[in-house]
Amino acid sequence: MVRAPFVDSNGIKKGAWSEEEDDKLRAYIQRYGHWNWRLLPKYAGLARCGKSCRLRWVNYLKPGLKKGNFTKQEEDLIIQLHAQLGNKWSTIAAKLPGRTDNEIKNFWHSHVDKRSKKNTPAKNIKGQTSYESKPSEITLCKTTPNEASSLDAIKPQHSTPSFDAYDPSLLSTKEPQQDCSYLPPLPEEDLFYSKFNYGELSSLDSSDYLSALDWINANDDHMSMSSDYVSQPVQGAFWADSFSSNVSDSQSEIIGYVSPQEMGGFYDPLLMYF
DNA sequence: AAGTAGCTCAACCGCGACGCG
DNA sequence: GCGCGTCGCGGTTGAGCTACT
Repeated sequence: MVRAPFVDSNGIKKGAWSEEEDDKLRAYIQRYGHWNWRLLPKYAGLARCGKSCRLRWVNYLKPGLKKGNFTKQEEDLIIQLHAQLGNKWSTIAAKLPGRTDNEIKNFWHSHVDKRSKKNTPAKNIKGQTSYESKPSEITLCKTTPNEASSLDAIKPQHSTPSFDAYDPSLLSTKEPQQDCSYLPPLPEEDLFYSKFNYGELSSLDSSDYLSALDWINANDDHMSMSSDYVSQPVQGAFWADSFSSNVSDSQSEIIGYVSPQEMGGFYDPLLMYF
């Protein structure tokens, strides 16, 4: 149902994502965050543009996303919010935990829009009215601070660095353990990366950095989760071995791509900030 | 059974907003 | 204020699936 994969004139792969690409992107972001979408594919070993990576993460790979039909309550809420906000899909999506703007937009165009024109009951793909949960089972569009913050955990605000990938609770509710075989082991000091993305790091001074390390020391349980998550035994340098060994073939075809070997056999994105 | 029209949804594209030097 | 780079949003596309003829 998606475009067939192909490589454009710049060596950038487009079209449907493979499982391997998904794994690479998921593993990279869960470990390092999306500190820079444009550069991320290079470091993650993906022959994709940053935009494509972002879209794939936001709409498909991000933890906490719902899949499947919209409930009647969700549908009603979408209709209500659309009446208030118009085509502000991202704003509407922020009120529907686990739903993406793209999903809501598609839903609107394929279901609600047509139904409003025809004024007929909503039908799902199978031609059945979509009721998946009792009204009491779902509470949406609340605006108390606590609830807002819980929504924020799913849909980070534009102006704040994204921490969602590091939330241990989200990690703990992730889908069945994906294959992280290409994920390199974390040196102890790398645990820092798992909690603080580079957007944040860029604004840290040295005292903040030490505070961050203090935070890590004070949250050993979370860190141990990260360690469990990345359970591969130490076999070599992170950037030189694990990612590059899996992606060297595809990367070698990317124009402008600089391999870890060319960078001296080691990639440390933090070097750009410290 | 074969052909076709309609539908779905992942992915792409273009543009505006924003931040930074 | 200006230019540049990056991000996110909204509109659009198109391949695969399903229903209909």
